[in-house]
Formats: sequence, structure tokens, C-alpha cells
Amino acid sequence: MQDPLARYPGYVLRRASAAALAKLNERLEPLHLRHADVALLMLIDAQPGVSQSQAGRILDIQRANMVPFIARLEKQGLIERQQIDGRSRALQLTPNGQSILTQARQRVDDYEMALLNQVPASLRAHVLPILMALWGDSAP
Amino acid sequence: MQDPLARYPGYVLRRASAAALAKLNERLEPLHLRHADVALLMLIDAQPGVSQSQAGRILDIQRANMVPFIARLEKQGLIERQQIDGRSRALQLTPNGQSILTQARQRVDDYEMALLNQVPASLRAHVLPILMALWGDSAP
DNA sequence: CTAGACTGTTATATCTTATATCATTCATCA
DNA sequence: TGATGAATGATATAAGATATAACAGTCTAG
Repeated sequence: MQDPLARYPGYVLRRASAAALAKLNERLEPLHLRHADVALLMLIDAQPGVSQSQAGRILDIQRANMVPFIARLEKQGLIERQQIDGRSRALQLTPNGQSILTQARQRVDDYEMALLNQVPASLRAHVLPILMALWGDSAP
Repeated sequence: MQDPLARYPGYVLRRASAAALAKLNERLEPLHLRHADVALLMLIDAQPGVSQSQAGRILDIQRANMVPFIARLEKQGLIERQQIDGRSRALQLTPNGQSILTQARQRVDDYEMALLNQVPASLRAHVLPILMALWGDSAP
């Protein structure tokens, strides 16, 4: 037996996540994006005008960490901020952000397809339900 | 729909892993251990005398990062190193390390049980096979 | 015996995540 | 209406995890 921890779902969950994440970042590297960037772009695309703090809550990124994160994507010309009221700022994709997201989405879809195809066809339908269940209470 | 990314297995995999890891670290905090510490202790327990670099390869921790990692556990009196030959060093648990590991294992088992119980009973048998498949080629 | 590979180590850099604090602005309700 | 408490964005800072490059000593295969 090579890795005696392979019997523990929690451990395998962590290893699977790390391995998958590395593959995704590899695919996104040509677009100069990381997985978290694409997650935010996709969220903004699905909910245009979402506020910075709302986005942080949905993606589980703390307010303080959103600031440099958002700033970088804004600097790259992918998103823009509009003042909603005195405190909140609405996030929107720029045309360039839309374009980049389209390319990113293609790569994400390829990645998700490859990931699912690693699972035997007979089990494939159970993947998402099981992962959602493991995600647990904080899942949407 | 709250989180439009919840349809992507890869994304949910990452979120599930992060949520589970936080819970595990919470359970291990009273023992002043982190999840990676316990993984190493369990590995050494299962393969006494494993070398530092072997352990790193199995747990996917790079050689350079093993050094401070091992040093800390040695300083805590949980493991000890013995020179195998001129370069390799065999890792072993100290009696204290054994004792702490017993307590940690109880907490890990509780955690793994709670994690599995989040999954509907009818799907539970598929959890490990699916996670192993998602882990992919690098899995043991 | 020698060339190449392996081990542990040091130093360093980056990314991610977390905490604490602040000023401003909004919402509530007495 | 006016005051209190909560929310937002921001800043600074810290800690943890992960990655790369380089080095000296050691082993192994040819």
C-alpha cells in the first residue's frame, strides 16, 4: 500500500481538489487568469451589478481580500465598478471582460468535461449530488 | 439562483474541499495540529522508517517544504529522525507522537464520519470511488 | 572511477487566507 | 428627526501554503 490515507474520503477530497485545481490553472494560464478570477467573472456575468461584498459572500472571499482582487481585474480592463450608493459598488463586465470570459468559459467547460470523464460512466450522475452534499450547509 | 457556479463539479469540488478542511482543522486545533501534520503522522505510523523524501512524494509535498515541516514536528517531540545512509533520514514516531496520534485519529474518524453522513445513505457507497476517480492518475 | 541522479538543506518568492482597524454611509426605530 | 448600530469598502499586517533555484554531500550504475 502506497498511501495509507487513501481510505479517508476527506483526505481524498482534498487531494482530488488540489489535483483538479492545478489542471484548471494550467488551462487558464494562457489567458493570464486564475481559477478565482474566472469564478468572479462568471458570477458577475450571471448577476450583473452584483456588489463587491455580495460577490465576496457568494464566493466565500472576505471583504478585505476582495479589494486587491477586484483592483487587479479592473486594472486588466475586465470589469468596472459603478457606485450604487454611498458605500456599495456594482460590478460589471467590460466588453473586453465579456470577450475574455467567453474564451475562459470554453476552457472551463473542457476542463469540467475532462474531469467528469475520469469518473466511470456508471457513477457520473452521482458526482454532483455527492459533491454538493459534501459541500454541506454553506452550499447554495 | 444564488451561486451560478454550483453546476460545475470542479467548482463544487473545490468549495467542498475548502469547507471540509476548515472543519477538520477546527477539530484538530485543540491538539495544536493541522491537517497536514496528522497526514504525516499517520503515514509514518503506517510506514515506520519512511524517508523524508519518500513521505514528501506520497503526500505531494516538495522536498524543500518538508524541511521546516519536519523540523516543527520534531521540535514538538512527535517524531524523530534517524540517519539511514549518508543522505536519507528515516522518520519515526516518538512515544509521545504515538499518543498524540491516537487522539488525533479519534478526531479524524469523527470528522470523516460526519462528512460521510452529510451524503444521503443511498449514495454513500459511491463517495470514495468517485473521489478516487476525480483524484485521477496521481492517486495511488 | 566517474558521471549522473538523489537527499536534505537554505534562501527566496508568490499566492492565499485571516485578522484587526478605520472612515464613510445606510437603515432602524424610539 | 436624530441617534445608534450595522454594512461597505479600504488599509495594513500576519500567517500559511506552495514553488523555484541553487548547493553540498552521497549514492548508484556503467
